[in-house]
Amino acid sequence: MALAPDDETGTAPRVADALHETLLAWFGSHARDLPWRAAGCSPWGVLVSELMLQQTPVARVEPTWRAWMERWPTPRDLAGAPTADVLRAWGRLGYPRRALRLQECARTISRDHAGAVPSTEDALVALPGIGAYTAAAVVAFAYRRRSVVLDTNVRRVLARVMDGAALPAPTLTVAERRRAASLVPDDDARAAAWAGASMELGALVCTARAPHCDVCPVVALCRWRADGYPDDEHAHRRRSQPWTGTDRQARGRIMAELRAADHPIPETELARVWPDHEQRLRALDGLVDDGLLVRESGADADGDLPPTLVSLPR
DNA sequence: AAACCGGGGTA
DNA sequence: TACCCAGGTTT
Repeated sequence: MALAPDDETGTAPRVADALHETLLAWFGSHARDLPWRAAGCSPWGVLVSELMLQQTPVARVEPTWRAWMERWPTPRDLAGAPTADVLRAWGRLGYPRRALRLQECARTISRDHAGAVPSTEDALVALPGIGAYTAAAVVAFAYRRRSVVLDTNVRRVLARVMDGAALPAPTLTVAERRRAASLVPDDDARAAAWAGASMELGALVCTARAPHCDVCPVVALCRWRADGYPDDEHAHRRRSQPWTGTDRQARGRIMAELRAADHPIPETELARVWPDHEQRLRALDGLVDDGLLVRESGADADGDLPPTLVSLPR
Protein backbone atom coordinates (compact mmCIF):
# COMPACT_ATOMS: atom_id res chain seq x y z
CA MET A 1 0.00 0.00 0.00
CA ALA A 2 3.04 2.23 0.22
CA LEU A 3 2.81 3.26 -3.43
CA ALA A 4 -0.93 3.89 -3.43
CA PRO A 5 -1.83 7.37 -4.58
CA ASP A 6 -2.45 9.96 -1.90
CA ASP A 7 -6.24 10.27 -1.63
CA GLU A 8 -6.14 14.06 -1.86
CA THR A 9 -3.71 14.59 -4.66
CA GLY A 10 -3.13 11.42 -6.58
CA THR A 11 0.55 11.75 -5.69
CA ALA A 12 2.46 8.84 -4.23
CA PRO A 13 4.07 10.11 -1.01
CA ARG A 14 7.19 8.11 -1.69
CA VAL A 15 7.76 9.92 -4.97
CA ALA A 16 7.41 13.24 -3.17
CA ASP A 17 9.97 12.22 -0.55
CA ALA A 18 12.44 11.11 -3.20
CA LEU A 19 11.93 14.36 -5.09
CA HIS A 20 12.57 16.42 -1.98
CA GLU A 21 15.73 14.61 -0.94
CA THR A 22 17.25 14.60 -4.40
CA LEU A 23 16.37 18.13 -5.42
CA LEU A 24 17.23 19.76 -2.09
CA ALA A 25 20.64 18.09 -2.11
CA TRP A 26 21.21 19.23 -5.69
CA PHE A 27 20.19 22.79 -4.83
CA GLY A 28 22.63 22.78 -1.93
CA SER A 29 25.54 22.46 -4.33
CA HIS A 30 24.20 24.10 -7.49
CA ALA A 31 22.28 27.18 -6.36
CA ARG A 32 23.45 30.32 -8.12
CA ASP A 33 25.11 32.92 -5.94
CA LEU A 34 22.62 35.73 -6.50
CA PRO A 35 22.80 38.96 -4.48
CA TRP A 36 19.17 38.78 -3.32
CA ARG A 37 19.93 35.33 -1.91
CA ALA A 38 22.77 36.64 0.29
CA ALA A 39 22.31 36.20 4.02
CA GLY A 40 22.23 39.94 4.66
CA CYS A 41 19.66 40.77 2.00
CA SER A 42 16.60 42.52 3.43
CA PRO A 43 12.99 41.51 2.70
CA TRP A 44 12.75 44.73 0.71
CA GLY A 45 15.72 43.62 -1.39
CA VAL A 46 13.96 40.32 -2.08
CA LEU A 47 10.74 42.10 -3.02
CA VAL A 48 12.56 44.45 -5.39
CA SER A 49 14.28 41.49 -7.04
CA GLU A 50 10.98 39.68 -7.53
CA LEU A 51 9.34 42.70 -9.16
CA MET A 52 12.30 43.08 -11.51
CA LEU A 53 12.34 39.36 -12.27
CA GLN A 54 8.74 39.36 -13.45
CA GLN A 55 9.36 38.69 -17.15
CA THR A 56 13.00 39.78 -17.09
CA PRO A 57 15.91 37.28 -16.94
CA VAL A 58 18.38 37.20 -14.05
CA ALA A 59 21.37 38.33 -16.11
CA ARG A 60 19.72 41.63 -16.98
CA VAL A 61 18.23 42.22 -13.54
CA GLU A 62 21.38 41.77 -11.48
CA PRO A 63 23.30 44.98 -12.30
CA THR A 64 20.14 47.09 -12.13
CA TRP A 65 19.19 45.54 -8.78
CA ARG A 66 22.62 46.32 -7.27
CA ALA A 67 22.52 49.96 -8.30
CA TRP A 68 18.87 50.26 -7.23
CA MET A 69 19.44 48.87 -3.73
CA GLU A 70 22.47 51.08 -3.20
CA ARG A 71 20.46 54.13 -4.16
CA TRP A 72 17.18 53.25 -2.41
CA PRO A 73 17.97 50.72 0.37
CA THR A 74 14.54 50.90 2.06
CA PRO A 75 10.88 51.37 1.03
CA ARG A 76 10.91 54.91 2.45
CA ASP A 77 13.90 55.82 0.27
CA LEU A 78 12.08 54.75 -2.88
CA ALA A 79 8.79 56.27 -1.73
CA GLY A 80 10.42 59.69 -1.53
CA ALA A 81 12.23 59.55 -4.86
CA PRO A 82 11.13 61.54 -7.93
CA THR A 83 9.24 59.16 -10.22
CA ALA A 84 11.34 60.35 -13.16
CA ASP A 85 14.45 59.08 -11.38
CA VAL A 86 12.74 55.75 -10.68
CA LEU A 87 11.83 55.29 -14.35
CA ARG A 88 15.34 56.20 -15.47
CA ALA A 89 16.89 53.75 -12.99
CA TRP A 90 14.54 51.04 -14.27
CA GLY A 91 16.22 51.56 -17.63
CA ARG A 92 15.65 48.86 -20.21
CA LEU A 93 14.29 46.13 -17.96
CA GLY A 94 11.01 46.38 -19.84
CA TYR A 95 7.38 46.74 -18.74
CA PRO A 96 8.03 50.12 -17.03
CA ARG A 97 4.62 49.95 -15.33
CA ARG A 98 6.39 47.59 -12.94
CA ALA A 99 8.66 50.45 -11.85
CA LEU A 100 5.62 52.58 -11.16
CA ARG A 101 4.00 49.79 -9.16
CA LEU A 102 7.20 49.20 -7.21
CA GLN A 103 7.23 52.81 -6.10
CA GLU A 104 3.52 52.66 -5.21
CA CYS A 105 4.36 49.51 -3.31
CA ALA A 106 7.09 51.37 -1.40
CA ARG A 107 4.67 54.16 -0.55
CA THR A 108 1.98 51.78 0.69
CA ILE A 109 4.51 49.87 2.81
CA SER A 110 5.78 53.14 4.25
CA ARG A 111 2.30 54.43 5.02
CA ASP A 112 0.40 51.30 6.04
CA HIS A 113 3.10 48.93 7.31
CA ALA A 114 5.49 51.24 9.17
CA GLY A 115 8.06 50.80 6.43
CA ALA A 116 8.36 47.02 6.91
CA VAL A 117 7.61 44.55 4.11
CA PRO A 118 4.58 42.44 5.16
CA SER A 119 5.25 38.77 5.86
CA THR A 120 1.86 37.26 5.02
CA GLU A 121 0.57 36.43 1.55
CA ASP A 122 -2.73 38.23 2.16
CA ALA A 123 -0.99 41.50 3.03
CA LEU A 124 1.50 41.10 0.19
CA VAL A 125 -1.11 40.38 -2.49
CA ALA A 126 -2.91 43.56 -1.45
CA LEU A 127 0.12 45.60 -2.55
CA PRO A 128 0.29 47.03 -6.09
CA GLY A 129 2.18 44.85 -8.56
CA ILE A 130 2.21 41.80 -6.31
CA GLY A 131 0.19 38.79 -7.38
CA ALA A 132 0.01 35.21 -6.17
CA TYR A 133 3.47 34.24 -7.36
CA THR A 134 5.35 37.24 -5.99
CA ALA A 135 3.58 37.11 -2.63
CA ALA A 136 4.48 33.45 -2.20
CA ALA A 137 8.06 34.12 -3.30
CA VAL A 138 8.54 36.91 -0.74
CA VAL A 139 7.14 34.71 2.03
CA ALA A 140 9.54 31.91 1.10
CA PHE A 141 12.68 33.80 0.12
CA ALA A 142 12.52 36.80 2.45
CA TYR A 143 10.97 35.20 5.53
CA ARG A 144 11.87 31.55 4.96
CA ARG A 145 8.32 30.46 5.63
CA ARG A 146 6.17 27.87 3.89
CA SER A 147 4.28 28.98 0.77
CA VAL A 148 3.33 27.55 -2.60
CA VAL A 149 5.68 29.16 -5.10
CA LEU A 150 4.35 28.30 -8.52
CA ASP A 151 5.96 30.12 -11.40
CA THR A 152 6.45 29.01 -14.98
CA ASN A 153 9.60 27.08 -14.06
CA VAL A 154 8.01 25.09 -11.26
CA ARG A 155 4.96 24.42 -13.42
CA ARG A 156 7.18 23.03 -16.16
CA VAL A 157 9.20 20.85 -13.77
CA LEU A 158 6.08 19.37 -12.21
CA ALA A 159 4.36 18.88 -15.57
CA ARG A 160 7.32 16.86 -16.78
CA VAL A 161 8.27 14.88 -13.69
CA MET A 162 4.76 14.17 -12.41
CA ASP A 163 2.49 14.31 -15.47
CA GLY A 164 4.83 13.24 -18.24
CA ALA A 165 3.86 16.35 -20.20
CA ALA A 166 6.31 18.38 -22.27
CA LEU A 167 4.90 21.67 -20.96
CA PRO A 168 2.21 22.76 -18.51
CA ALA A 169 -1.25 23.82 -19.68
CA PRO A 170 -1.48 27.39 -21.04
CA THR A 171 -3.38 28.56 -17.96
CA LEU A 172 -2.88 27.56 -14.35
CA THR A 173 -5.67 25.32 -13.06
CA VAL A 174 -7.01 24.81 -9.56
CA ALA A 175 -6.02 21.15 -9.66
CA GLU A 176 -2.50 22.08 -10.65
CA ARG A 177 -2.20 24.49 -7.74
CA ARG A 178 -3.53 21.90 -5.31
CA ARG A 179 -1.07 19.31 -6.54
CA ALA A 180 1.82 21.78 -6.24
CA ALA A 181 0.72 22.58 -2.69
CA SER A 182 0.72 18.90 -1.79
CA LEU A 183 4.34 18.67 -2.88
CA VAL A 184 5.58 21.51 -0.67
CA PRO A 185 7.25 20.14 2.49
CA ASP A 186 5.46 20.90 5.76
CA ASP A 187 8.50 22.35 7.45
CA ASP A 188 9.12 26.09 6.87
CA ALA A 189 12.83 25.85 6.13
CA ARG A 190 12.46 22.89 3.80
CA ALA A 191 9.48 24.48 2.08
CA ALA A 192 11.49 27.64 1.39
CA ALA A 193 14.39 25.57 0.09
CA TRP A 194 11.98 23.55 -2.07
CA ALA A 195 10.71 26.76 -3.65
CA GLY A 196 14.23 27.82 -4.57
CA ALA A 197 15.27 24.34 -5.68
CA SER A 198 12.28 23.67 -7.93
CA MET A 199 12.59 27.09 -9.57
CA GLU A 200 16.32 26.69 -9.99
CA LEU A 201 15.95 23.30 -11.66
CA GLY A 202 13.51 24.77 -14.16
CA ALA A 203 15.75 27.77 -14.82
CA LEU A 204 19.04 25.90 -15.22
CA VAL A 205 18.30 22.27 -16.16
CA CYS A 206 14.66 21.59 -16.98
CA THR A 207 14.51 24.42 -19.50
CA ALA A 208 11.65 24.82 -21.93
CA ARG A 209 13.45 24.35 -25.23
CA ALA A 210 16.39 22.02 -24.71
CA PRO A 211 16.37 20.45 -21.25
CA HIS A 212 19.69 19.18 -19.91
CA CYS A 213 18.50 15.75 -18.88
CA ASP A 214 22.08 14.47 -18.87
CA VAL A 215 22.81 16.47 -15.72
CA CYS A 216 19.35 16.41 -14.16
CA PRO A 217 19.29 15.17 -10.56
CA VAL A 218 15.75 13.80 -10.84
CA VAL A 219 16.05 12.18 -14.25
CA ALA A 220 15.33 8.76 -12.78
CA LEU A 221 12.03 10.04 -11.35
CA CYS A 222 10.88 11.84 -14.48
CA ARG A 223 7.75 10.53 -16.11
CA TRP A 224 8.21 12.64 -19.23
CA ARG A 225 11.54 10.93 -19.86
CA ALA A 226 10.19 7.49 -18.92
CA ASP A 227 7.38 7.96 -21.43
CA GLY A 228 9.81 8.83 -24.21
CA TYR A 229 9.41 12.64 -24.29
CA PRO A 230 5.90 12.94 -25.77
CA ASP A 231 5.15 16.17 -27.65
CA ASP A 232 3.41 19.19 -26.16
CA GLU A 233 -0.34 18.57 -26.30
CA HIS A 234 -1.11 22.26 -26.11
CA ALA A 235 1.23 23.41 -28.87
CA HIS A 236 -1.65 24.39 -31.13
CA ARG A 237 -2.96 26.80 -28.51
CA ARG A 238 0.26 28.67 -27.85
CA ARG A 239 1.01 31.74 -29.87
CA SER A 240 4.00 34.00 -29.54
CA GLN A 241 3.59 37.70 -29.14
CA PRO A 242 4.63 39.79 -32.14
CA TRP A 243 6.99 42.65 -31.49
CA THR A 244 8.20 44.59 -34.52
CA GLY A 245 5.83 47.40 -35.37
CA THR A 246 3.58 46.91 -32.37
CA ASP A 247 2.32 49.58 -29.98
CA ARG A 248 4.58 48.02 -27.37
CA GLN A 249 7.64 48.71 -29.46
CA ALA A 250 6.43 52.26 -30.05
CA ARG A 251 5.97 52.77 -26.31
CA GLY A 252 9.45 51.42 -25.66
CA ARG A 253 11.03 53.82 -28.15
CA ILE A 254 9.18 56.79 -26.72
CA MET A 255 10.07 55.90 -23.12
CA ALA A 256 13.74 55.46 -24.07
CA GLU A 257 13.71 58.94 -25.60
CA LEU A 258 12.17 60.48 -22.49
CA ARG A 259 14.54 58.69 -20.13
CA ALA A 260 17.46 60.15 -22.06
CA ALA A 261 16.07 63.68 -22.04
CA ASP A 262 16.72 66.04 -19.15
CA HIS A 263 13.89 68.40 -20.08
CA PRO A 264 10.37 68.19 -21.55
CA ILE A 265 10.21 67.33 -25.26
CA PRO A 266 7.71 68.60 -27.85
CA GLU A 267 5.39 65.78 -28.90
CA THR A 268 6.16 66.40 -32.54
CA GLU A 269 9.84 65.73 -31.92
CA LEU A 270 8.99 62.12 -31.08
CA ALA A 271 8.25 61.54 -34.76
CA ARG A 272 12.00 61.05 -35.01
CA VAL A 273 11.80 57.77 -33.05
CA TRP A 274 8.31 56.71 -34.28
CA PRO A 275 7.22 58.27 -37.57
CA ASP A 276 3.72 56.74 -37.79
CA HIS A 277 1.53 59.59 -36.59
CA GLU A 278 -1.56 57.63 -35.60
CA GLN A 279 0.33 54.93 -33.77
CA ARG A 280 2.61 57.44 -32.03
CA LEU A 281 -0.42 59.29 -30.70
CA ARG A 282 -2.05 56.07 -29.54
CA ALA A 283 1.14 54.98 -27.73
CA LEU A 284 1.51 58.41 -26.16
CA ASP A 285 -2.09 58.38 -24.93
CA GLY A 286 -1.52 54.97 -23.40
CA LEU A 287 1.66 56.03 -21.65
CA VAL A 288 -0.07 59.08 -20.20
CA ASP A 289 -3.02 56.92 -19.08
CA ASP A 290 -0.58 54.58 -17.38
CA GLY A 291 1.07 57.46 -15.55
CA LEU A 292 4.39 56.86 -17.26
CA LEU A 293 4.38 60.25 -18.99
CA VAL A 294 2.80 63.65 -18.41
CA ARG A 295 1.73 66.25 -20.94
CA GLU A 296 2.14 69.96 -20.37
CA SER A 297 1.58 72.96 -22.55
CA GLY A 298 4.72 74.63 -23.83
CA ALA A 299 5.84 78.20 -23.31
CA ASP A 300 3.76 80.77 -25.16
CA ALA A 301 6.04 83.65 -26.05
CA ASP A 302 4.12 85.40 -28.81
CA GLY A 303 0.52 84.25 -28.77
CA ASP A 304 1.05 81.36 -31.17
CA LEU A 305 -0.34 77.96 -30.41
CA PRO A 306 2.10 76.47 -27.90
CA PRO A 307 3.48 73.01 -28.63
CA THR A 308 2.49 70.24 -26.25
CA LEU A 309 5.44 68.98 -24.25
CA VAL A 310 5.85 65.54 -22.72
CA SER A 311 8.12 64.43 -19.91
CA LEU A 312 8.55 61.78 -17.25
CA PRO A 313 6.35 62.38 -14.19
CA ARG A 314 8.04 64.30 -11.39
C1' DA B 1 -10.24 33.22 -20.63
C1' DA B 2 -7.85 36.54 -23.31
C1' DA B 3 -5.47 40.87 -24.23
C1' DC B 4 -2.14 44.04 -23.00
C1' DC B 5 2.39 45.29 -21.46
C1' DG B 6 9.40 45.33 -23.22
C1' DG B 7 13.39 43.83 -24.50
C1' DG B 8 17.43 41.08 -25.13
C1' DG B 9 19.46 36.54 -25.88
C1' DT B 10 19.69 32.20 -28.29
C1' DA B 11 18.96 28.08 -31.51
C1' DT C 1 13.40 33.98 -37.98
C1' DA C 2 11.18 32.01 -34.08
C1' DC C 3 10.96 31.27 -29.56
C1' DC C 4 12.25 31.74 -24.79
C1' DC C 5 12.11 34.14 -20.25
C1' DA C 6 11.50 34.48 -11.62
C1' DG C 7 3.77 37.75 -13.97
C1' DG C 8 0.20 41.21 -12.95
C1' DT C 9 -3.75 43.84 -14.22
C1' DT C 10 -7.70 44.78 -16.77
C1' DT C 11 -11.67 43.60 -19.54
